[in-house]
Amino acid sequence: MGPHSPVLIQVFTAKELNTLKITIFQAKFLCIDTETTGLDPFIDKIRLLQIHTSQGFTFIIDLFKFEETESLLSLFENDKLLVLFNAKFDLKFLKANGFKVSGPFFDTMLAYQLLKAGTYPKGSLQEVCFDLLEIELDKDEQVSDWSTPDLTWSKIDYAAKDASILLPLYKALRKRLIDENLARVAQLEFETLEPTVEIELNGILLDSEKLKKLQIEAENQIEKLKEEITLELKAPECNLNSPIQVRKALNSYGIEVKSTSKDTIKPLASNYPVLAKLLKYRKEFKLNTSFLSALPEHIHQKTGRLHPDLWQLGAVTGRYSCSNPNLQQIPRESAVRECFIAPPGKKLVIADFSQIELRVVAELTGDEKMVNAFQDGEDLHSLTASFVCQKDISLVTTEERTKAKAINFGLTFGMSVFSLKNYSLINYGLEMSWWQAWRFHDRFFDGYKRLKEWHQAEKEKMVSESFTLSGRRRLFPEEGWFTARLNTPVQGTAADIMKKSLVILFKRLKGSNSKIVATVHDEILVEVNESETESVAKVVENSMKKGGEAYLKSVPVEVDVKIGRHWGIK
DNA sequence: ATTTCGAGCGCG
DNA sequence: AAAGCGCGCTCGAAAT
Repeated sequence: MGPHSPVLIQVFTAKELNTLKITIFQAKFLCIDTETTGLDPFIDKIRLLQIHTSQGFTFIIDLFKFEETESLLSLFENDKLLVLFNAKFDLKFLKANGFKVSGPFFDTMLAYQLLKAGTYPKGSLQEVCFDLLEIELDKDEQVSDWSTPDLTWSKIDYAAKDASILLPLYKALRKRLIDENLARVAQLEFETLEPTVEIELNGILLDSEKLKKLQIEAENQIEKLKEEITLELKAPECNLNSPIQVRKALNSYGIEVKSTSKDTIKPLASNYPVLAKLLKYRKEFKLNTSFLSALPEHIHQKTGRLHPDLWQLGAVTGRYSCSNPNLQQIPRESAVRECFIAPPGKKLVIADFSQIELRVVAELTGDEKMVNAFQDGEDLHSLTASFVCQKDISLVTTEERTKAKAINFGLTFGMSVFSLKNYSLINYGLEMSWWQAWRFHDRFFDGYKRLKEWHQAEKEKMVSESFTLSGRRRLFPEEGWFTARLNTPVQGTAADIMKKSLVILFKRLKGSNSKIVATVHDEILVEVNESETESVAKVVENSMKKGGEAYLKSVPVEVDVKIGRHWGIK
């Protein structure tokens, strides 16, 4: 037994439960962990609930033995700080089982990821404990069978340790977050936990029949294209999904290409119909394998809905990542998005920020022209067009605006003149000389003076870190990384804004029938009772504006709101 | 036989 | 003067 040998109390009786309640009442904070029989909160069961209190007591409740679950549900219905590791996992199980858990939270995993953002791949509990406390943690029992009638002492001991280790971890992380000025962004992440958990539990409904029809259509088309292409190339055995085989076939056909990538093929497609067909084939194949036939596999057997995994700090910039399935890459073409629906009697409120990243750029750089344009409700792409075409904004044509829009983004984030030249050709068939590309580039930056200064400043920076407006930090492994340095605070601040918006919205919707069912970078989907759509739409819009205004002080925030039976609504 | 890797491509 | 950024999924090919 080490110096911290904790007092371990197994809760079996009403008397022991009472002791637990009194201890909780007197505690400053609680460290919590659960052991479950699996990973699915709708199917698997919580076996153990471990509570390590700030006084140093560890309580263990075997939920298979302790029958009066009802009396436990309000255990955390107080304002005690709850300390966890990967809180989302435990919170999903606790909420799915009726526990009232609303925080405040301190997630040691998120805290560690904030500290290490940009440097570390993941950070399991073992790694974090070793890194911060120099303690070797044994995790063998984690994947063992937690459904046996009686639990071995080894298991009990392991479970107790998992909870008690959170206490020194919390203290170490808390200090480092404060010392490294990351307490504010940590607070944001911790507040975002509950909305994130709810989104995962809510899930979203899929129209399987419609999806099936689309899938059959796609499969037919893929077959047809495959036949036509291999026939034309005189390569019946060629696997069109193999870049190597396709390249060989194209070469024998007389098209000399070094790569079969889209960027290589697209400029040649107008001369070779077979290349246009190949691009079409790839698009349909991707559509079918990645979405049409894959999505139904993720429908939950119990809820009948999709419950994608959201990772709060999945991206180094602070954005969410999403998987199983990745809702963030569902094709925009409405046919697919139309398959994401609201159940009978409900509708979807779909709200997205308008040009949020460019607004963040305006705020960060303080570029007068950009800020003024947004303040006056002017169109930024037309403004850009007016610079590069050297004409008054009122005289800019639709075509000029479209072209400006295409490159606004690229140049803002450090696209090279070389790429500008290529990009215009590939995506707009816009033949551009070196001289024209340079002139385009120069006029753009002459128009946006502070943007130019920002680029110069970032280019010269030797420091190995970058910050967003919430104080979120990304560490860079070395100097350089010019374009990443430009992008990170912008993408990251947009993520700050989204998370703040979710927190505000979640609070306002709490207790209502409306449910947040998805979020995609700058977009929020809410499932709402039909009769309440108009009022809830206002709440969503207002919450997102408030979220934006928390960080953008000189640039207005705009939100577009749509209401429909499905996600494909225009 | 099984795993890793890279190409390619969907999204914001 | 051959990198605009950030992801996850699927496939074939290479590596084990």
